Amino acid sequence: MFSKACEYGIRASIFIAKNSFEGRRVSPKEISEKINSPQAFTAKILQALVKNNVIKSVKGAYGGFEIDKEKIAKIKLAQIVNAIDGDNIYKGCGLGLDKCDENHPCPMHDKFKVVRDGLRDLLEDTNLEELALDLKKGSAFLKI
Amino acid sequence: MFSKACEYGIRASIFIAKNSFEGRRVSPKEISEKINSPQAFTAKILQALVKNNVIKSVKGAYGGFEIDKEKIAKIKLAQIVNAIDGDNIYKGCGLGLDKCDENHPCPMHDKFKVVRDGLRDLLEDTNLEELALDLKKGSAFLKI
DNA sequence: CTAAAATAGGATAAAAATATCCGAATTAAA
DNA sequence: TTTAATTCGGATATTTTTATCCTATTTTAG
Ligand code: FES
Ligand code: FES
Repeated sequence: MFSKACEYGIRASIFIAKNSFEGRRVSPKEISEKINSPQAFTAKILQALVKNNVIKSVKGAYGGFEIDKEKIAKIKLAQIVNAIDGDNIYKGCGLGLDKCDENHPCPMHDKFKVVRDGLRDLLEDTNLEELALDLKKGSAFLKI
Repeated sequence: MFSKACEYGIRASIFIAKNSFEGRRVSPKEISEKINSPQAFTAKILQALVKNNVIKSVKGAYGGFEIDKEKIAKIKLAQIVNAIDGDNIYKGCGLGLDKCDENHPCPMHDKFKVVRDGLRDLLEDTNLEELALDLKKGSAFLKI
């Protein structure tokens, strides 16, 4: 469904959000350990998320990654997915036609659109806060 | 969403189904032209579909690919997707955890499951006949 | 039997995704 | 001001996906 990079990116964002709630900055090392992802590769993805204003980085000693507390509830999954995988997964044609067009649909269009629009709603309506809260409560997990 | 190989595989299967309805066998060359896909690559995918009993090949002069008419309505999209991409896309965890487990869910689980199960239903309930019919009627297309 | 028309399948190439490594730049504390 | 702890960014490596090419094998028509 999503690329590995995107999966890591979402998991990392949720982990950072949870820790920012608690006032903690986190390092790529800790992130990759806690979400079970390759460290250097994850670091690249974090850089991309910084550029896309999803997370914030603080350089130098005592630095790390964080998200402004007020922003956590405003960041939608779609923003993260879009920054890493683009929007084709929740906007494009399921059979790979150049674009999904009501007037020139693929044979899967009618049925696929329902599923894909459900995914789009999920991504556009779900914010980092609710996900991070599940993590904090212990009712959801980011690895194993 | 799906891999290129899978997109080509589904489009090719629909095209073959439509032609088998009309009693025509088709070549990889014609298939790739009509679904707008690279010929040699598509041929490999067709071979995989033959091995997985989705389509039938007839070797030698006057050969080509076809699907038994009685089988067309019985072949589900899930069978094609499974043969090429596996079932992770419609059974696996959206955040890439090793498996989707109610008792150890990722933070996206509750919402993602709804979408993913919708996709699973689509794939398991949709058969080649309905798709091929849309193509025949001219109400759906396989390229551009 | 031969020739022509097909699919099958192995070898290879190119591109993209995934992953690692290392030095440069930045920053806070001592 | 020095040092240690960091992120940043470029270079490189590996693996997977996508794609091409060429030969072998099969099969029918003549
Ligand atoms: S045209 Fe294929 S999903 Fe809309
Ligand atoms: S555990 Fe992630 S979707 Fe179910």
